[in-house]
Amino acid sequence: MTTLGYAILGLLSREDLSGYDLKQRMAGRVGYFWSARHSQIYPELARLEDGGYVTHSVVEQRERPDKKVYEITARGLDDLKEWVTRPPVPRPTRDELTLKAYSVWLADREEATRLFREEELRHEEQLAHYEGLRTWMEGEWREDLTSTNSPEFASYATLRRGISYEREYAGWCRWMADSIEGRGPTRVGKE
Amino acid sequence: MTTLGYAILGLLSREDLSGYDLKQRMAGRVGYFWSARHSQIYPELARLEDGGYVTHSVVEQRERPDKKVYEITARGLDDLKEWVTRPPVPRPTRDELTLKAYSVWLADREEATRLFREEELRHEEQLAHYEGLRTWMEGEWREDLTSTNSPEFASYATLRRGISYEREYAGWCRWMADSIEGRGPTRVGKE
DNA sequence: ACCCGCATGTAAGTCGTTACATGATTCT
DNA sequence: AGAATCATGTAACGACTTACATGCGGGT
Repeated sequence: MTTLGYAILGLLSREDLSGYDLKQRMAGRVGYFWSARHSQIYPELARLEDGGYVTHSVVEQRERPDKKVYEITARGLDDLKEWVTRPPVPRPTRDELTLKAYSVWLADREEATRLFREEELRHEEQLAHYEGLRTWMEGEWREDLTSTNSPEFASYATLRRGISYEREYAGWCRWMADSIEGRGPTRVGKE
Repeated sequence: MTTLGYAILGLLSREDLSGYDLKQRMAGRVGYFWSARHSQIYPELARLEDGGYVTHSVVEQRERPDKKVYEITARGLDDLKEWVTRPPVPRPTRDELTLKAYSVWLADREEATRLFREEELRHEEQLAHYEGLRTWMEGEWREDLTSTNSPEFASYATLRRGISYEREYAGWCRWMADSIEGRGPTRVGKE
């Protein structure tokens, strides 16, 4: 079973979905740190059905094309549960911007500053978006977030990761831009 | 030109290296956020030479097999410089552990706690290793780190990214483990 | 008439991993 | 004699991206 397979099962464990629905949820990286195109999703759904992890039923719609709605099976759910707590094999982190930083000593000062300022902005925007979601969740789901065995908690947990990831990234970009610009890094909090 | 090509050029811009040397430097993720196996490096070197970005000379060694030592060309250096400040196309972040968090509501409490504790430890160990390097660099390279156009600064910059990345990741894992365990997250600093 | 959203697929190509393959020299 | 390090490659496979392909219905 591939990681994509588990990503799909993770979504289907919450609600029944069509391939198209899955595509929508995996387009943005909101909610979970994985993504896939429809060209990868459809064949994977076929494989999951082959293995008995999901089943589908055709739903006829008026004024819309028919769709195949997938449902997770008991076997799929068992496999998913087992996978959740299995330690992931550590995979090498690849980050092109950090790789660029490794050769930044060759670059033009101004152009390099611009690059890291732009990236800082990108991550701060993403952060602001996530913070908005967080506020909403903490208000709307106050009850659900008290128990860690609710899907709401799990969604909140991945969002927390998104927030700390973006904050960290934006902070590093700011430090880079400040350093290259020559102002000396602006200190915000400790490190 | 692939990102791996630029990773190789980035190393060759600092010193002449053989394919084997490159393999060593790209094995661990220390110093830069990219990695590759030798099976990918050798063909890439051939392509780079084909494109005129590098040249090689055979160095005969006593008591060791001969080796091909690669050198970056003027053209290779120009291309590398241009690439450094070109904004990277944003690629989707894939993180299996965060994906697991999305389905953690299905998991056994104890097993899930153990998973995130273990991962917290992994990242804290990596962090400690990086912090050691940082102390060494700040002592040894005090002079060089004042100018951002030194390779030492660039190495230091990627190390800073490594440090903040690992700290962020470890912190999130701790929050996860604490939350699932039921103690309620331990507050360390703000956030 | 044309584009957009819904809906589902296949094909070709790239990037990366694992495995296969060889050969020299040094250390135990 | 066998394992470990140095040194360089190729082959097979899997994951992911981009492009190709089709068709309905609704809005402009």
